[in-house]
Amino acid sequence: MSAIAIKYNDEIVDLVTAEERGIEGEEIELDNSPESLDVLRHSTAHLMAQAIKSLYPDAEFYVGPTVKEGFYYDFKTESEIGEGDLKKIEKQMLSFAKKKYKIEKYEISMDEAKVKFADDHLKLAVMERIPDDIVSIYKQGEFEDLCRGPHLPSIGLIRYFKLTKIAGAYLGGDSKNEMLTRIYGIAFATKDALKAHMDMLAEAAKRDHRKIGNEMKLFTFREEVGAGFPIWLPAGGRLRARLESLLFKAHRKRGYEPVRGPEMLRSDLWKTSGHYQNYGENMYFTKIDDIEFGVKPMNCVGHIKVYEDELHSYRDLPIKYFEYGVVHRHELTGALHGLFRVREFTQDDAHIFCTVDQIEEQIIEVVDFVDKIMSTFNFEYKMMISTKPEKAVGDAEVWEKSEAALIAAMEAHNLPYTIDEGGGAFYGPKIDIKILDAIGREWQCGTIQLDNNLPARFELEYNGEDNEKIQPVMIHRAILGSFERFIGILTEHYAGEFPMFIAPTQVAIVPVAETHKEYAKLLSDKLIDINADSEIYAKNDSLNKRIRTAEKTRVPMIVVLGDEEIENKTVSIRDRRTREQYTISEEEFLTLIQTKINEVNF
RNA sequence: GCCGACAUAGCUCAGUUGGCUAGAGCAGCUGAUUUGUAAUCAGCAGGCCCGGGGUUCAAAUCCUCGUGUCGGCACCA
Repeated sequence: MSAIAIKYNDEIVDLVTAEERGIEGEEIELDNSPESLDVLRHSTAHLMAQAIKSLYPDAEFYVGPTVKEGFYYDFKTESEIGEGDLKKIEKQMLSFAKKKYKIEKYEISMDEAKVKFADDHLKLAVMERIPDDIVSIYKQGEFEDLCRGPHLPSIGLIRYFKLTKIAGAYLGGDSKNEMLTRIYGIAFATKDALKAHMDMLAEAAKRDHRKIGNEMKLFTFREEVGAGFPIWLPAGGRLRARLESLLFKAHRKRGYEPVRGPEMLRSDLWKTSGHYQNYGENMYFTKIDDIEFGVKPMNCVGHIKVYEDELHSYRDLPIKYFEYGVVHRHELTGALHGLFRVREFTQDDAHIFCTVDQIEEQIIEVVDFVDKIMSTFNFEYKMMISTKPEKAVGDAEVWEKSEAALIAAMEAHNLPYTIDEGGGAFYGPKIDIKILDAIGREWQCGTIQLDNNLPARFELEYNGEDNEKIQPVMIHRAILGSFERFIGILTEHYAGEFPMFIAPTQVAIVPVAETHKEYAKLLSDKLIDINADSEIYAKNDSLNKRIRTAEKTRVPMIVVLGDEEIENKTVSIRDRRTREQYTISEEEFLTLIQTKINEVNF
């Protein structure tokens, strides 16, 4: 196989450019390496543009870069293009690829380029952003495009690709601008790699929590209830209750006190906190007796009111309040997505009030808490420090100090992190925890936010050693983020095959015949005594059918009870997780279930 | 919010260019059967075809305005 590009001083340079510049370097072949795929996908984007231009001659093109999941091209045409047209475009791409046009390159001045693309207002917009005087043009057959490359030597090399979705996208990523059509695609060097990718997408679709949530009857949404308001069904309710109770204990062990603030508070308080000014458009308000109330979008204000209920001494700090706080945020309709983005959700929220000196240890303690929970669910995770955003309250100095404190805590404990400039909350910088699920997707869940602003705005204080009034630091933190989102992620992570300790039902009991029902009930009661939920499948169906029905609920364990079991005081187990079948004594069985339920080390 | 697609029974889906009483499988109910590890058989019931408005002799089907869902964009305290 011959080279498609070279690597010159860490730069990927295509063959035409290398020849033009008279340089040599390590050869890059057409394979599935990241460098190679990047070139391939970029050229595939051009091939797609070529096909679109031939099918829709009025099309104007903006940019067509490669992204993590392939490539896209943004363009505009008067014709209506829908999902059904993707096949047509693919076909056209293949027919161009068969012609094996060489991809040629030449350079012209910016002024010449502006004349050349004078009738394409999108290309002109692209050129506005390029500072250079000379630009390069890539040409394949009749099609020419302004581009910096690198590209394949020929479009004949493009064989294994697929157009995946069509969508709208704002010009330049700015919602003030016009909207263009965007088509996404993916390309690989080999057929197998393309197939593996498509299989992976199918696997992700199978794990979709909305699909599994419906199948397992965990939760639902209803049009008449309103968009973004989840309804928890019994199975989901049981799962959630288990998670809540495990987490409750974990908080108590770490010295958190359960508290609870009201669902709505007077608007004046949201003005003090700054939420009214910064996020008012996303809050729900109501007016009663001429007093305006805002439904809480966060729990901090309630916890501040708890703090204010008594005077505090430096000896009391840190003070940690936690609450499974229900919050409402009016998300834009287009942002709603299953349990991942909803308008009402419950945060595992806590606020730590501490002294400046305690910041580091408190942050480390929370990070450790996060680690315990994430490892229990077999999640790997990354941490990211987010700094001051555009919309922010408080002065620059406070911000700098807070950001420095977060970085210092991470550095002091050699914890790896990255920085997200401008990603902080409006009242303080934060550490975000991003978890990686079973199929390698990233999710943002927990967050640790350092806040000097709300304590100042609410004039919080404690008495210091010399009886002076000192302002405490407030740390906002959530580990799961919200129960909704986290359960959605868990569902996809486990593909609905939840571990025993959070599964909606621990055991399905299938009595062989009518006469065994009584024993099944006795066993079910014993399971309740060890905090395990079970369900008896005693309907008038065949044994096979009932086992099938039980399997379809994804219950971790099925036990079959018949004459043999009753006689020997045993249970016949069908373990869905290990796919094994075996018989053990009833006593051993109960111990086994108990062990599996306690397999948690929060 | 923006671009595009979609909405038929509890669930998953059929339903031709507008034209008979809107169909199927699963789930549900009633019987028969009493089962040893992934679907026993038969019968019954189940629908304001998302909601308003309109076009038409005639609308699940066409138009329009909502609502909701999906794919992205933008947003995410």
